[in-house]
Amino acid sequence: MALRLGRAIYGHESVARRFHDCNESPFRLPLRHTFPTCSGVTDLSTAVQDPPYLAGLNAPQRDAVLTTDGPVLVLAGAGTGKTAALTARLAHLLWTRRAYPSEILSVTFTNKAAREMRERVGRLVGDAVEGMPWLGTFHAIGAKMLRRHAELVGLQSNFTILDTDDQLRLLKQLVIAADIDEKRFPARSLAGLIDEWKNKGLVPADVDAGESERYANGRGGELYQQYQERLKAVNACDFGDLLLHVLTILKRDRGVLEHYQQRFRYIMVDEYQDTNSVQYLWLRLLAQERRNICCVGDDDQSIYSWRGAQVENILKFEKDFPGAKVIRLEQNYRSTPHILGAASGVIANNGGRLGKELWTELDAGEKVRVLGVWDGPEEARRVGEEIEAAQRGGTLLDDVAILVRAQHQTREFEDRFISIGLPYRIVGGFRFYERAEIRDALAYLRVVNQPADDLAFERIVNTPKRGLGDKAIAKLHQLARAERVPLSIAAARILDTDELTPQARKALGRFVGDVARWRDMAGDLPHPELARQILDESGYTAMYQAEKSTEAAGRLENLTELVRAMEEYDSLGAFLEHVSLVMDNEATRDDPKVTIMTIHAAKGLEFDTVFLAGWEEGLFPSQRALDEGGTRSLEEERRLAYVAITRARRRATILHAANRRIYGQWTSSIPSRFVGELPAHHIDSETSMSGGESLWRANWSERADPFADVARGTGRGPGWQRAAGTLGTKPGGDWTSRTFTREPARMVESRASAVSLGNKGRSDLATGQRVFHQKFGYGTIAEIEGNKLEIDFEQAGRKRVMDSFVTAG
DNA sequence: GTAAACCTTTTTTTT
DNA sequence: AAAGGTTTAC
Repeated sequence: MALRLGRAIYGHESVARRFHDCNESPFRLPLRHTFPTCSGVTDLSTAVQDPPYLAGLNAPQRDAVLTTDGPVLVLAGAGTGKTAALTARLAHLLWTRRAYPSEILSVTFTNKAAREMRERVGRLVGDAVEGMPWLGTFHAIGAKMLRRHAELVGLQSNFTILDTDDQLRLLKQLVIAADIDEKRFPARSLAGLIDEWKNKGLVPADVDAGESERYANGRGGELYQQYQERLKAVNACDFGDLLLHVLTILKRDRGVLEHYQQRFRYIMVDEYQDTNSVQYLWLRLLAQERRNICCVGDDDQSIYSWRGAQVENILKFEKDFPGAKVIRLEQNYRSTPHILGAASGVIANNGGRLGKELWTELDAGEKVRVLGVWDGPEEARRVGEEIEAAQRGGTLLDDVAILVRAQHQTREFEDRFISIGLPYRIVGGFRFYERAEIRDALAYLRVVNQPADDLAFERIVNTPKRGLGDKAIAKLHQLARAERVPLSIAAARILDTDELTPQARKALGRFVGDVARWRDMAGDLPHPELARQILDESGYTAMYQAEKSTEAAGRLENLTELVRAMEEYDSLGAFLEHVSLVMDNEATRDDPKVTIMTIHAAKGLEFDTVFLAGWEEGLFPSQRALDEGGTRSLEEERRLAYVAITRARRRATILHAANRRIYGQWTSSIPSRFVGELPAHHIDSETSMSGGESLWRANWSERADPFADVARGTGRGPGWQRAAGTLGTKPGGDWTSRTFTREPARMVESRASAVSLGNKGRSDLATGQRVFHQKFGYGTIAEIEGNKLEIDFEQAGRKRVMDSFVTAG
């Protein structure tokens, strides 16, 4: 069907191509309204002949698709067929020739969403989708616009897009140059601040004294200014600039603004609840003229406020665009009533919602299971067992996901799944392009591609080791700054001086010569071949070849993979653009695997069977949210819980562990408050510890605020000290052993404090005591500092060891 | 200039 | 516990 539709519109592929390429098509107007049944009618449910893209849509969805003109806000709850409606709408605009593919601006937040949209539209309209240059993430579209108008903000169009790593290195240099104590005012926090400003749409001049005060006693604004100047000097910009620069251009240059206002006949925005201020301002400018803007979102799924997202944007849409039509999608096609009920029960605890009633026609299905386990490893073990059982029952691994709050939780599962041989895939986390070897290789390419890229130059000038150390680099910097030229130019010039030691000069000379040669080669060599040669001639590959570890072998493999990935792009520039924006090596879909990922990464996805791990106070909701953001961020955590539950189609299992290792310390924790918010009739509770209904629940109901007492989930605060104090600890320190899990006798003891046991301390140790250590043998305790011991070993001398590694001897 | 030892910090979440 | 940064030893 897809093919036929594509042909029907464009007749021939080459014709379609021509359309995409021309900026202003002369045919536009006469071609419109070719399908009178579709225009101006808002409800086609009774129409005799539906266009194919309307098949299977419900009434509000159709409404969303067919209301093409004027501002539209679609409030789409989880699993209500939002993407289906959005893609159908796109297809409709194309089908009825209201716009050419190149005249529709369609923005998403994640690359994943953009990719999916492209695929689904492709299925509906065929090849026409290839002519949709303006379908992508905010950042990708921003980059595209910025490359066209770079000179308006003092950049060249081949500017480099810096990632957070480069950004931080640059800032660090500035902070040090400004003689600011980096210990007291970390560059990291400056980076965060600048990011925040950029998300708000503030250029350095907009940063007032009060804002500026937030870093280094009021020097924040000054450093922001310097940072922007540095970026310009190295012809680079960061993520925030992709949007902020474009906004600046649109505000400053009427011609450019009008061009885009004319060009984008229709604008569609996915996940509108996650737009931040720059994005909002940007959209509003572009949509102002034609007002054909359709935003789709769900205030209950707003989970990016830490990135500057303003849920308010969705709440004030009607004010921004008077006369806006609001459409609600409330029929859920994804989850069973129990899952939906559980999710609704949790989210109902939030205030200030727009409010939606989700309903479904599906059968009740299984209740949501709540599983209490002893500790992290047991959690992973249980999930592994459950998955294997489900597998025997016919569930495919691709239909199973484990969702976690924070990236580090994935490790526990990874360890377990490796040992039982369960195939898994971790989404996000250490991404391909973030690996050191890949970043090094890319730095080489960047230096060749863009001579002004000082950050890339610095990264590789002494990698592999060429004997160019701090001193040589400092001299280089000095010269570069004095002559106001990029490092690569300064490098060539410094060779004519006697600034450097003869050795250094020789090494640098070779490097400079190499780079020059590579730049020459760039013209006539296909870029993957160029990359191969660079890696070879620079000695980079040799560096890892010399190292005979399995790790090095893996790195070499990654480099090969990198070169292979390059083949799919037309030019080196296109490839580098892809890398900086996508940071994702297209998922190699192969064997079925369980997916492990963060809840954030799971937004917009769905799975048959979902495990939600680590629902404990301090972990989820996260400690940081509890400490810093007040109600606001607690509610965001709750929305996160809502998103998590609603990923499940048929089966959802929520887990919480009584003990977990945090920063290498065993810490006990209580179940998340969100567990308590799950409506009882939608869940089945079970605990692997003795006593059926878990202890916390009994204890909880007796108190007004069960959390008031539990200082911090992390076990550092007075809460655990108090608990540990009243409780005492077990000699031998086997609190964490697995056999302990089902042993009732000790559970009684834990009931005494019920809420928090704290980490195990050692009451059996004292200074002067003789102890035994596995590795160091016998020794005498010289000092005790928390759980760390200073011990004079008879053989090994004085060492600091953790108390858990010694036994009284 | 480099490598090894030692200390400190870290854990949200993403483009 | 692990990674990162810093100091120290060669």
